Amino acid sequence: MSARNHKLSRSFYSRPTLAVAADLVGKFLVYHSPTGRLSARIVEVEAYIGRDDPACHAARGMTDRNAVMFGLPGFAYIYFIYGMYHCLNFVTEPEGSPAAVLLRAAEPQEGQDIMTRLSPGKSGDQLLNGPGKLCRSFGLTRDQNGIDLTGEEMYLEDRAATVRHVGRSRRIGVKEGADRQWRFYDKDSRAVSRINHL
DNA sequence: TGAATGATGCGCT
DNA sequence: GCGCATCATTCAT
Repeated sequence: MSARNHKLSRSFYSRPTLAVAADLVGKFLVYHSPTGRLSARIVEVEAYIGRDDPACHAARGMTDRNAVMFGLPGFAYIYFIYGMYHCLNFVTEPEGSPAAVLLRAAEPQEGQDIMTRLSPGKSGDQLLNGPGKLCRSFGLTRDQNGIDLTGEEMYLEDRAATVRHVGRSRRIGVKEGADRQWRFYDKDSRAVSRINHL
């Protein structure tokens, strides 16, 4: 592994969730899917932090669904929502401290042909500009829930790509806890899910 | 350009 | 039953 292509370690995810979320903008997601290697540059994320965050799935205790969030950091938490979509999260903070960062949007890099096959009619910046679309274009379902992000199947990379301006706003689609400015995004990317969101 | 809405299934009260 | 960390489509402004 070169210094310029560095896989993020468990210690990266083990930190406070807001720090992890801010640092994730500009990092690269790599997934060795059954049909080929996919990668994308992260441009939008949201933090969901523990029992005191009413919008966090862990707010009302551990269940079968959210158990991964209560475990070690650096694992993928994937859930099913609205009867037809999935959302991908990265578990943060030490074991027993349930928190995660939701991956909301990214810019396609490798494997765009595969992504288009999974999301017919979409291409370029339209493939990954939303949490549901991102999982669809990557072929991610609950079958991939609990993947260790320090392994080989799926991981994040720091490729030393620069992000000029990281914007911050309220989270999208949440009712309770909407006042918290826990969404981070690349102001210069055209792949963010919403451009003007307070 | 933004608001409203239907699709669709699962987890929780 | 109800609500949901969504999306595409439709309709209004």
